[in-house]
Amino acid sequence: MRLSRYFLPVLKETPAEAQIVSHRLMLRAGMIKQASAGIYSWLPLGFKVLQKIEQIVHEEQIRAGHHPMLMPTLQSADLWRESGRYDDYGQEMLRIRDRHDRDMLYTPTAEELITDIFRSYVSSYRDLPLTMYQIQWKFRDEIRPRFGVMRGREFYMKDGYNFDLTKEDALHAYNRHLVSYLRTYERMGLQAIPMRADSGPIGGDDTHEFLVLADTGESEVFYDSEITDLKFGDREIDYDDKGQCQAVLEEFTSRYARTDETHDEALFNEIPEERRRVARGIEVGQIFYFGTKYSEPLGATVQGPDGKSVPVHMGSHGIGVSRLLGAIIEASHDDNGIIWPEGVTPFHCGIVNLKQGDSEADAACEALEKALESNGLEPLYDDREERAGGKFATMDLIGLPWRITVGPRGLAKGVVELTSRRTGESEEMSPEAAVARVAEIYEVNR
RNA sequence: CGGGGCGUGGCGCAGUCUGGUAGCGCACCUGUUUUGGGUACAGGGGGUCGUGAGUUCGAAUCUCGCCGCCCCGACCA
Repeated sequence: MRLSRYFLPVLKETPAEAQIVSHRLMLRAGMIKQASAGIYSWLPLGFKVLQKIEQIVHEEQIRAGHHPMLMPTLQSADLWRESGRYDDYGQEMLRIRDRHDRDMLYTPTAEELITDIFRSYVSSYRDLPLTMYQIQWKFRDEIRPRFGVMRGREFYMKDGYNFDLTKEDALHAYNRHLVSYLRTYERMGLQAIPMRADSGPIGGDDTHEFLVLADTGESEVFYDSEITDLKFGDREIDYDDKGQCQAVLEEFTSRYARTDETHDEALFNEIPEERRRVARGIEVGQIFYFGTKYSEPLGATVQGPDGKSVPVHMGSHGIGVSRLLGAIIEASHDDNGIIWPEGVTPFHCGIVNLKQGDSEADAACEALEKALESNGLEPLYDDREERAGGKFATMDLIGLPWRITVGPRGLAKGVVELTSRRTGESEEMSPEAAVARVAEIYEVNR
């Protein structure tokens, strides 16, 4: 992509309304524009990252055996009356009336609708287990939206729902989600720690939240420092194997890690003092097992092997896709701007032409652009009539992890410069070597 | 919803107290210059000062209403 043809409205100054670093950087990097309180337009750069994150979530859900689908954002109030949540949910639910005076709502979550789909078509235990999910816009009419996309009213969320015959099967689904979430966050370059949490309006007995440690997090968290040493890594796992999933759950939840809602001071104090940590965290996902809370009132039953009808055991599972952009930036930035992890970067590599209009520099940049593209990579070539300083500042701000700098001085020696955004380290090498190196970096991260 | 604050070219702000017909920096356009970490100079375009009413010879400025936005708190992926 040529920057001169792209739409990248970067700002030198920070808009006054932005308080936290991720919000400031998203506005300055031209990723989002506020439309109204807690509601944002996603400009091309922001949308690109949103899609990258969405893609990783899809891949990991499908890997775990879950089926993607899509449900509407506007729903009839009827189902919600049936479950009892039309009254319970309160002011946070945006209620709308259509032209026929029917009560509608903008979905804050979709347990009712998915359960209705299930009960319409599934009547035998032979169709279980079943897990379906969607990535769809949600709306929760927060009293006070803030922090940009971290606490918007409209937000993009992956929500998944499992249906199982027994509690044991449903807990396996719970564990499977935990494993898939660990993989998902790690692919985005994040460490998200599962913590025992409170179930809130979704209800249920078992629930874990996934938290990314960050000073600007909204939750206070308490944990045993040993937990941050755990990595899921690239281990192979059979998602149908109950034992394997259970073992991962135990590994990642055996140490103390709780949010303030469920914090237990006495238990916490049993950890050796030097390992006790009190910090803040950003919630980027949550998994629930809630049994028959929705299947009973909504009549989602199957016939078991014995011919008797029983309500199915369910759970629901969410990942805050739009919030993740904020969380990643909070966890990965410096004074000059964003530092994207390779897994979610909007462009794989920046190309900075230090002397636009110089025929050799222009030609070298264009050749680099083509070579990177033919390796399946997306470069962003800054071909604007800008000074070098301005181009560097823009690249640093938007956070591409790798940058190739091309100028007449280097070209005279047959080299360009490859720079890591994260470390700032530069290395001179031939253009061909730079392309090969970048291709290799992304091959490993694929 | 309780408490606090703000609304003036695209962005950041001054001007409001003490009423006199709108200004600065950045960005943008033109030209010259410059070019390895936000170049310098010259010229230029762009604002019914959130909105409605009132006071006044005269309102960005004073009064009242409304709308929007932000911050702290309770609530939340």
